[in-house]
Amino acid sequence: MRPTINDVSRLAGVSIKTVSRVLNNEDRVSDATRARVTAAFATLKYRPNMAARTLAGHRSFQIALACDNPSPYYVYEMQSGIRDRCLLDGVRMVAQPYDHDSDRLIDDIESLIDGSGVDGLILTPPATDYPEVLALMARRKVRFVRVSPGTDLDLTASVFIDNVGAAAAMVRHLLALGHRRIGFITGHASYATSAQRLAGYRAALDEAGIAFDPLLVRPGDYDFASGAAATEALLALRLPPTAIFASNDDMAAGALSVAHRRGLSVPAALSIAGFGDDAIARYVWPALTTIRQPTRLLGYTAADLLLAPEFVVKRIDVPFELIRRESTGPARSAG
Amino acid sequence: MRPTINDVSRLAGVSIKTVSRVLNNEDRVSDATRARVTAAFATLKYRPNMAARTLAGHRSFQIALACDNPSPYYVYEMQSGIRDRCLLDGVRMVAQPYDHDSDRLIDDIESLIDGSGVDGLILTPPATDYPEVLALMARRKVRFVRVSPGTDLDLTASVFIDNVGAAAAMVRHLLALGHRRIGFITGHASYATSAQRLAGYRAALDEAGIAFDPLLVRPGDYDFASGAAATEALLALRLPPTAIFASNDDMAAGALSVAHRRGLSVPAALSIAGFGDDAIARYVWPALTTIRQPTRLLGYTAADLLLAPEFVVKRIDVPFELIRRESTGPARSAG
DNA sequence: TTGTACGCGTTATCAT
DNA sequence: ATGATAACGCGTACAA
Repeated sequence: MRPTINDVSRLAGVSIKTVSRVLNNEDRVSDATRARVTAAFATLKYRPNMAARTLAGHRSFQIALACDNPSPYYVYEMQSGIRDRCLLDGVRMVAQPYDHDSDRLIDDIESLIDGSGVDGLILTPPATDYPEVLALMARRKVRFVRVSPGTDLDLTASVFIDNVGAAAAMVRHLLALGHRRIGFITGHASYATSAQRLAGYRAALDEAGIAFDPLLVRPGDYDFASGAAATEALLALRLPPTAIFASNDDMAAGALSVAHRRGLSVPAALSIAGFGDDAIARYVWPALTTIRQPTRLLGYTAADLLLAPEFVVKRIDVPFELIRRESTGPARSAG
Repeated sequence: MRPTINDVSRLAGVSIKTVSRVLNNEDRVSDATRARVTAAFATLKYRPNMAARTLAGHRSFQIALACDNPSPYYVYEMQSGIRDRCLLDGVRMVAQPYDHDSDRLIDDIESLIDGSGVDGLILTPPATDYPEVLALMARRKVRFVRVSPGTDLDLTASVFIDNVGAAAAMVRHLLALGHRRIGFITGHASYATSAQRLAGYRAALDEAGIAFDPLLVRPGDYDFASGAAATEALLALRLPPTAIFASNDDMAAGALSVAHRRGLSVPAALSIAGFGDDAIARYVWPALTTIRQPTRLLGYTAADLLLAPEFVVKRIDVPFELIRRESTGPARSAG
């Protein structure tokens, strides 16, 4: 049988309450007793029963990551960062993928709260901006942190990068390479980051005194296929762009595949820039210019906020990083 | 307050035991009572307290996926398949990444069993073949299913594809394209699949009467960088291969990046074949020939075995698929 | 077919 | 600083 607190208390010659105190790092325990109990833990290889702790203590030592799924890499990096942080506090992270246009979204999240009895929740877009979700969290009084929220930044604790600034930096980089016609592939309309990145694109063009051309902006939805389709459309223009900025790495990969199929030597003929966690870009094309969105750090920091003993509403702005790889200016029209 | 069984029993006018019976789909309940209880569930929006069920019933309605991490895509696909299957039974999947050369591996798994009190476990390579892990499972009497085990296939329930056959099919494909010098990048030595895939490669060469050349085999460890390094080495040979078969998609991506950096027009000058879940290949290079290892299906099937009420030792062989895309024979020496 | 009473392992209350 | 005892919500012999 697995040892219980009772077994430990008998071995250490104290009451179960004292054992519980040691287990929970409470104060009022003499050093001598604490030592005896700790020793008993070790000799019995005691491991607390989580179900019992949860039932009696109204806490589960679990937090959840509710994550939508445009890019497996994004999810992976986010999960890793959060899990690493949780490990430090002996908390388990449970991953809860969700589908942003599922009509069971609210139900899924509520059943997560009840089912796992999680102590807190980390939300990624676009659920971060759904009023029903925010209402649910308020109603259930669950601690939560939002990653890259698009609205009401001050409403709750949240973590984000400067999407506008990052996109502008990327466009400035392309401009510095000599590009004047820069295509832009947007993200999914449900994501606030899509609009933010587009705003950065426009801001940088304005700075440079380049007129905004709506034809150069094509809709995408953060996946490979939409990136490829948007690229086809851009390259079919009468005056095609010499560079394309895709709003995330997955779509940049799609753009590259099209460029390649068409025999365009990238990046000589076409600069393609991605905006993501750099993981996919690493696989796809060493010469790709990328804004590194530090997904893992975002995850880590979100967990940090959530696990803080004094859980207060805070905003954390995580710095982004512009990664320039070898790439050249426009060589010829990319049509 | 959240409603409890007590509240439900009061509303339905029955005892808590009867409510419990309905909750657990037990037999001896009259249809009328069952209906009343079900109605009470609905009006109260009752959700069972998992901690209490676990504590009293000695089951957690959770299974774990212990997964090592050569390729994020593999992990992602595996998780998705298992989660889909679990949903059907109202079971939660908890993901437990592990590091195959961590010395805390056994401890991690045991704390998973104790901590989450999981009802079952799905193991992926290489822990599937670690004697200490198998001993632990036996000692703790935990249900488990192995994915792609390399040894003792009959020891436990397990799910796999025919790695030898798949690798041979791939090589036959490359041979049919006219290739005679085919490079091979192995997987990590800890994984049994590495040896199996190499065996398939050799078998196909034997069939074709082509002598095995050890120089054409380079070690890799299932990640992008090692695939790139191995490719550099292969292309530096006095007689370089005209085709390269990488033991998974991540390494194939690495191979492609090197070919590209060298200005080789793939696949005109060099055929590169991958062996994986096809996800990375889709991103990297549409013309890549790939063995589709149906990872999601593997996961789904593994969960199927684990969740079956009558849990018996079974082996399930999942079919693989050879995906041929447009690709040409060797055009010139790829050096 | 249905109900009663106890136990699961821990935390919390209120003593001492 | 420490201990006795009552919750926590549900499953399960056992009884009816």
